[in-house]
Amino acid sequence: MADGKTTASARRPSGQRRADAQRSIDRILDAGLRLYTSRPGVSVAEVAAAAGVGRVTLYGHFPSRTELAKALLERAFAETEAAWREVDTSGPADEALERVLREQWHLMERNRNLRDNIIGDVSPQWLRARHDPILKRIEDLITRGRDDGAFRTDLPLSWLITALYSLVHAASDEISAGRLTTGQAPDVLVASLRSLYRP
Amino acid sequence: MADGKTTASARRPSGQRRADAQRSIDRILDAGLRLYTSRPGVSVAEVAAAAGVGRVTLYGHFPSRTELAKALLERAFAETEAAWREVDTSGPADEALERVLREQWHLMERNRNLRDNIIGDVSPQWLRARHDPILKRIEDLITRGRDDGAFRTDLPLSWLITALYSLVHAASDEISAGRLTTGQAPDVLVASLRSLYRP
DNA sequence: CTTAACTCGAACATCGATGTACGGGTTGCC
DNA sequence: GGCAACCCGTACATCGATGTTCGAGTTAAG
Repeated sequence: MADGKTTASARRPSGQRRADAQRSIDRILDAGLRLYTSRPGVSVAEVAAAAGVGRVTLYGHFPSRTELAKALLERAFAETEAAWREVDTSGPADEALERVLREQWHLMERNRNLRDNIIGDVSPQWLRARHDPILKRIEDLITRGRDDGAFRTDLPLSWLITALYSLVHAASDEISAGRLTTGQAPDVLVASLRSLYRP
Repeated sequence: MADGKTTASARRPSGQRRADAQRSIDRILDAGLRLYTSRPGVSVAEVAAAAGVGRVTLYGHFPSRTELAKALLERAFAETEAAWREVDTSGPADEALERVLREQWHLMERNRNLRDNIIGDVSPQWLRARHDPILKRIEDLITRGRDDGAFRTDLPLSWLITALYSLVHAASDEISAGRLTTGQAPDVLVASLRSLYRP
């Protein structure tokens, strides 16, 4: 409830978590990510089993299904934020956007699937609050490109962002369906967005 | 099981259905469409209530949740097929594609949402079998455009189709989110696809 | 008008998922 | 070595959804 930090799991008085407890948490989170990114409607029991952990143990760390989902998302968002900090967004906006796409498109793909399949397990408000800062970085980049004349201005800014996410998602699906390889995907994606964004 | 025709509902010996029964079926289908297109995870009880019909009555016509879902999809597919037959797909492929989009994009939007929210209620094989013929029409049109030089050939055909569906879906979401009006949507969509498909 | 089709609500059986409680065994940590 | 933290399986209570059954009332259609 009032943990201050992220989500759950009562620590011990020392303030530290024991090593085996941390290992369990990691395994649960890993298994949870694997399951949630592959399909919707995952049950807590399934996650526990896939993590090689008792169901009760899982509940010991994550008091409810919702808290587990939140922890999963929190971790993914942190990863994405970290990846953003490592990519060079200076220079012409179109080239910067291409760098962003190439460097972290697979990350976006994974998180997008996660986001889709986890909807309904967390409140929309919570999701929005955590997702908006990430969205904003892309928005800023595209806005800069429009001011510089690198990107078209005849379509709404919100549409350009949505189209980007939509195509990233689509590319991810195409890989799952075997109609696109991991190697082709970034090229196809970049070529498509170039055409779509050019004035 | 072996109905021969579509799904369920034992008719009377005369082979005809009574008028009030048909009315119930229609109301159930209407309510089901309304619910399923608005969100996933709809329950049979909800559909019955929204249709103003007893839950038992619903089960009398659709023996299971799956059969109801199939009937809903069947009806949507039939509508789409009918709409295809009424649009002129002759002439230059790019203009034909634009006509298709403008005339039935809202239909595609509705069916797309239905398709998304109903996944898991019918077997993937069944869905594929019914959806492929519709997909094929678009595929043929795009193929023709590529042969004529109207559409680009540097990206896989499957990707062009996926991108189209993806953007239609995205446009539908944007309307739900209030970031696009029903009036703007077709224009935005057509402009985007023109850019994306041009060689 | 008469019959068969249709509708309804209430009740029941089943199932799977969520979350909690108990009690006995391991294992990290000082 | 000893304590507390941690793990485990089992069992239990609850909840919501799915289908089915029963019996009685209503309504279309010949």
